[in-house]
Amino acid sequence: MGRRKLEMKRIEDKNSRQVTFSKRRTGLIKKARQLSVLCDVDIAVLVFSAHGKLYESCSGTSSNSHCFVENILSRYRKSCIEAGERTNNGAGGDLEVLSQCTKFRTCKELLQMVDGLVEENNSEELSVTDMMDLEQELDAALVQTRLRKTQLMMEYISTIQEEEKKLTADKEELEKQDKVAHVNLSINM
Amino acid sequence: MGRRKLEMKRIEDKNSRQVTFSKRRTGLIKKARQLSVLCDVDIAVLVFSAHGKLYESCSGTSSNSHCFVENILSRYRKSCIEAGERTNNGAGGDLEVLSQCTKFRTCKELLQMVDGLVEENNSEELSVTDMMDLEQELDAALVQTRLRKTQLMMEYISTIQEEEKKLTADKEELEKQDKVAHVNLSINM
DNA sequence: AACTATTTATAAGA
DNA sequence: TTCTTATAAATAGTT
Repeated sequence: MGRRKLEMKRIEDKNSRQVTFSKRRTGLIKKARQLSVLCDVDIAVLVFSAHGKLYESCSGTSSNSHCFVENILSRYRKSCIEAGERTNNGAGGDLEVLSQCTKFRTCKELLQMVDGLVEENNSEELSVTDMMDLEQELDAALVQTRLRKTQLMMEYISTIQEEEKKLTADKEELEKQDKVAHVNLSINM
Repeated sequence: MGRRKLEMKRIEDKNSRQVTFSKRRTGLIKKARQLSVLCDVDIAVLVFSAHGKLYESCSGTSSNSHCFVENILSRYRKSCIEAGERTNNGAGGDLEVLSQCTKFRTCKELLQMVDGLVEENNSEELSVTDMMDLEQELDAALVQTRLRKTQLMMEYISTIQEEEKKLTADKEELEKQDKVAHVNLSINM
């Protein structure tokens, strides 16, 4: 937009790219705020620059943006779980990530992991550093759990699909026999 | 925009609001995609409608949007932790949420919670439902850990602020004494 | 969904 | 970086 129509591909000139990033990022956040106010909805916009990792969030005050985004994310997860229950859609996309999932295949292993982690700190109270470590471990465990869940769902889905295939085959077989019976019947008449 | 400049407040007419939501949501996602492509950055846009909970994500293909968003969120958390380490900014906004944090004040309690949860399932393999329950529990534990971390950080910050206050008072006291010494000196001359 | 009169956003240049 | 301006996009109200 502006003086010239811009081709929709990566801007190669580093300086131009930086300027455009700054301008458009501002515009995007502004648009998000407007949509949030006008339509009374909650929005989170997360932007990660290629090199560093800046982020921008939106909707709600800037002071509690962390809490707000966490809240949004919690709702995002719930809607993902619900969507997964309603349709089999999206399960396929996780395939490549599932290949990285090799740990925590059983309940016991998961327990041992958490157990070992917490045993390292025998003190009653944990320090900030401990909490941060625990946060990361729980985050990792959560990802593993989520991936295992997806894997199990996919297994169930393929089982169901096979059952369906068999049933269809059986049904067709029965229909064929039914036709033959009809033919036989007409001949006998 | 358009025929008339729109006041930046909630659109009261339900129908107009719905139409505007649809139009502007599409526009926002489009803008996000453009920014993502032009500047080679990763973006997630999450929109929750007031009544139901729709969401829109962006950047990357729609098939693995779940994975992509999880990845974005992981990076978001890391940047939050790092930002928290660099500055004390943002800690104040979490106050109201901290008041809800009453469980898991110690390491042992957290362990007992996870322990009890996993003991309920004695089987080696967990079912999808089990995994979903576990996911929610881990999610909750993660939130608690994060809140406790924030709380600890805030305690540290207030301790530091008090120390600083004392030091400033001491410094002022010393300067006062220094002045008096100077005055005494000049009189003696 | 389409159509436009307007308002916004923004690319390039200063 | 910030401002200016010509032009491209987005969109509010209408049909």
